Amino acid sequence: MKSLNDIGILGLSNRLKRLSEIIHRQTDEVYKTENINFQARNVPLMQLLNENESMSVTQLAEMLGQTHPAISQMSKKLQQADLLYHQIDGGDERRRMLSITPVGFELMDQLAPVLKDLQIVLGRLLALAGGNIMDNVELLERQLEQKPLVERMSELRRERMINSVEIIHFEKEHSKPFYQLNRAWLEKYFYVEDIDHLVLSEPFERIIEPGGFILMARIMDKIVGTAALIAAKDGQLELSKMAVDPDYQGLGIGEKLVIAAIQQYQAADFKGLFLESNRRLTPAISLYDKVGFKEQKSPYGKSPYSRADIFMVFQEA
Amino acid sequence: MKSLNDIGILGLSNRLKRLSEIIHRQTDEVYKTENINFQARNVPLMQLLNENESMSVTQLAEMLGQTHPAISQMSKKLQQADLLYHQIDGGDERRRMLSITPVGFELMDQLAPVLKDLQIVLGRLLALAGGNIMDNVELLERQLEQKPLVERMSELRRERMINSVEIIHFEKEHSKPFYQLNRAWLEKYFYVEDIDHLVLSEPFERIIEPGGFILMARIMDKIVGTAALIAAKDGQLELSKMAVDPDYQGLGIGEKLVIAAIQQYQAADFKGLFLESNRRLTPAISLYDKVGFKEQKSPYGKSPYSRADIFMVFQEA
DNA sequence: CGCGACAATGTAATTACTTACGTAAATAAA
DNA sequence: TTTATTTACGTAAGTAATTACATTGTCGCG
Repeated sequence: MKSLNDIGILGLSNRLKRLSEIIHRQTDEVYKTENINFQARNVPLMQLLNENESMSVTQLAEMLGQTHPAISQMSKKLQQADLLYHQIDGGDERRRMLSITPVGFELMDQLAPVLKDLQIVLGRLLALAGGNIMDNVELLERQLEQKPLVERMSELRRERMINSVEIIHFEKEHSKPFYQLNRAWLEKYFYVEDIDHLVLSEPFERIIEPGGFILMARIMDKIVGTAALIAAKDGQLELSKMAVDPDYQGLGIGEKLVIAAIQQYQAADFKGLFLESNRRLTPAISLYDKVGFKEQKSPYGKSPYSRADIFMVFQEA
Repeated sequence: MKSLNDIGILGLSNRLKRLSEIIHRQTDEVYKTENINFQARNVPLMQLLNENESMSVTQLAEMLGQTHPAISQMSKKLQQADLLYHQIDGGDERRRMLSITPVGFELMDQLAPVLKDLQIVLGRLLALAGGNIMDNVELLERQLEQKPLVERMSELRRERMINSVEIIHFEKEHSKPFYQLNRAWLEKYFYVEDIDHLVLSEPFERIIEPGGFILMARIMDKIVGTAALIAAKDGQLELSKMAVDPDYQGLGIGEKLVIAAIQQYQAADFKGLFLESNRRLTPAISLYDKVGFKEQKSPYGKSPYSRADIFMVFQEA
């Protein structure tokens, strides 16, 4: 048989089932050689009832980690074999409280030493195997219940995307995505003003030629975000034209763009960095705050953009 | 849900199956979100065929650790879905060599990145769990295949029996088992001589009173073996009346008796220890040899027992 | 070269679960 | 108090495996 490591983790599931079946078959075999007419799969149920006197179907199902029909069917057979009986619960007439019959107790007594020995034998085997299969199985169950594979997969993708975000400088061929991303952003939150259209349609002429910068965020050849640094009066730079593709929001692309912009500002020879935004855009404002922009009264008076209602200045840490 | 450690190892099997089902269900879910119409349980088969081009049903069954009908039924469905096709093997017309169709390869290509990601996600989970579930599962499978539980159980019993063998001194109530064990032994290998009957029916008078000893092997209140030290001429002791219940042979009871007899001899004040036996009884002879008895020419001449054809003397190590 | 043992498959029946669904009791809400 | 929702359970149907058995081909041996 091929090794599990060769088949890959994906074969694990099949092999777990197989191992389960091997153990079942072999313990059944053990009971048979002891002349005990009983099946391994019923043991945990009987043990629980042996400890707890009487339990309902759903209680048992929950404790054993099986569905209630499974317990229902099992208990039906065990009742036919006269090993269990049930009574309707006085307080709740839906519940069938299952208990062990005298015959059942007799069987359990007969079984007890065998179970004890099996426990020892299997315990030794597990110790040989490193000791923690049980813990591992349990941990896996719990982890998968807590956060299913689908979710873990999308987390992996997200992580991979975040890692593959590149911040690059504007090139001629970025004109179209630059326009589209910013226009979409404006239309979503405000409306496109005349000055927007002017700047957005001629980014090179309006931003870069006057001494500014444009940064683009790229994920695998796809442009997913923009930021611009526009040269303003008095050797100041204005951070503006921040836009991220809605499909790629929540990946921290905005933050990467702002940080890259700040680095660009620091590398170049300017006296200050500011931005104008709108208080409604709380996630953006808190991002700006986080990276070092603090609110101030605008020294320029009213902004040319009617949507601007907050003025922030970058303060070196 | 109850913890596996509470349910005991016997619940392991049920829980392994459950874990297997959880993983299956969740990987199926992943494929579904990727719009891939495929079931997790078929993946290992497809992967094997992807690597190996074409394989027969039994080859696949053997490699995947499943029965051939399982593969047969699986492949039937996969052929209906146009993912596999088969050709009769040229050399052996019984064999159906299975291969992947173009449609199947397309699916595998589509699946490849998802599988890779799943591998990563599951790999992380397993690392979290301690890292060696796969090894553990494999080790358990192998161990159980090599030596099934039934066998391990009887080994445990045997071990326990060996540990519970007690060597005690003869008491009045041991007269009957002493007689029966020795008589059965004689009848099995030789025949009962007159002198045997005399000594066996009056052990106290014939062995202990003249200054000898009788040791009994007891397992949980059951007498299962005997050995006697009979005072002989010249301050010599003779080891004799060695018998072990056939139901308890192979547990090293004979060895325990001999060793206890030697210790008894050393503790008392005698000048030598010898025995007479028969060369046919090779296991006994080799045991005597092992504990320090070496063959010598008998100084007494012919033994009163007609069965005796070897004389051995104990030599201090 | 036939002939018995063995091997490669398929099919049927069985099994131990599952999901889906229905019913009745209990509980919460209006 | 009526009504809607939830809970406990059973039954039916489906599924993925298994064992048991049948069929056909291969191979070694007298």
